[in-house]
Amino acid sequence: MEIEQILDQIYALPETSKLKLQNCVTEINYPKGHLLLRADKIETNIYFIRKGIARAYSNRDDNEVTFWFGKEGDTVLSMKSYVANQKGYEDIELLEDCELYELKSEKLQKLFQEDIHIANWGRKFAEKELVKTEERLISRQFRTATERYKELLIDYPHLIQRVQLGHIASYLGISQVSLSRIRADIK
Amino acid sequence: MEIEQILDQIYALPETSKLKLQNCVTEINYPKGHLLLRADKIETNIYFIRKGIARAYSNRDDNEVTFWFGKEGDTVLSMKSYVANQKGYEDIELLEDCELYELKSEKLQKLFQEDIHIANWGRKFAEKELVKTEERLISRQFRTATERYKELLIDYPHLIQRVQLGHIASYLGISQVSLSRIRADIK
DNA sequence: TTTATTTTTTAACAAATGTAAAATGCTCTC
DNA sequence: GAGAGCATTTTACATTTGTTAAAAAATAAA
Repeated sequence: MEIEQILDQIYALPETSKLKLQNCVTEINYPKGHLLLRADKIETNIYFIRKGIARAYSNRDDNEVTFWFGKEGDTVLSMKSYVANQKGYEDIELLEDCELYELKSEKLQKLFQEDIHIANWGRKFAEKELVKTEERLISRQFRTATERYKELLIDYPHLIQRVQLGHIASYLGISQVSLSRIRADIK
Repeated sequence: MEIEQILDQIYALPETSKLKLQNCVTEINYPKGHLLLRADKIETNIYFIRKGIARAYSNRDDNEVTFWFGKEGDTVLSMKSYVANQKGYEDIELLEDCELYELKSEKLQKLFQEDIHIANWGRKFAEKELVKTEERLISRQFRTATERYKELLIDYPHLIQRVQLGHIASYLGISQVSLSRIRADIK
């Protein structure tokens, strides 16, 4: 997906504003395994995945807990860094070679003060992230691990082949043995 | 807390913008038990709790699951309604007599188009809700029910006396019997 | 205060989940 | 294609959690 379309989908902008916003974006590629965002740094930029998949994880008593997967079209950011200029929770690792758009926050913040359309774009951006994050919370609160595993299979059909089951198990909040049992049951 | 302070804390506004925004707000009181937001309706307004406590819950196979508590100073809204004009997940019930500020979304949306400062206020509002929602997700993903119960005791010290333990158990994602065991262990 | 009603805790058992270790399957290299 | 190195599944067992029902405690009503 092209950057213009991604930005437009968040909030339609008049031509001049659109150009100003696109000026904050650069294309960038990284190889599989690259750490795009690091939990120990303040990461204020926003990325959009043009191609590839990624995961966010956090270290909890010497083992990793995965709590997000991202695929083509998804947004990558450290919310706490972007919003509050503080360290976030996540390391974000690319699970395969990725093509990304990088939106520089510094430039963006300036535009928020200058251009009402871009300010509203930023508002809509945050609002849409808010709804997505709520959906993640609802999924965690209301659905069983089995339901969430099936959900994952549907939403990310290619993920299973590329991600270790240990990561998926931690995402679901269960042990890898339990996930194996779920997989055996589903068949 | 006064409304001026609540609004200012989200994002500082110049005087004229502040007055315009305050014009969208009215004070309103409701008794204990009142349903402030309903899951079967589109609820676009935003409320701020001036005094009292509330909870959000959803009906899941004929029993209620609580997934949010709100206290003095907290924001009440249906994210999906406010952002996407769709029905949300939650019924929101007042757990005691409440004094609220009601921010009318219809008026607010107009101001977003007219006043860049208010557009940025709306951006910051969504961003702060985003960080709060992420924090709820992180808490659910990383912490045990026991840890989250202790967290709740600290963050909402008066809640326990006013909320049935069944609601708290569903909030923690465990049965009421398990919560009783946790409470017995902690002593 | 006594009674009735609701809420919380406890008990007993069944079911689900975790842990550790062994077995199986898969991939890659030589 | 044999073997090394991982990833995944399976097994066996211990622990935790849920369910149901009953007892105890707390709250409200008479």
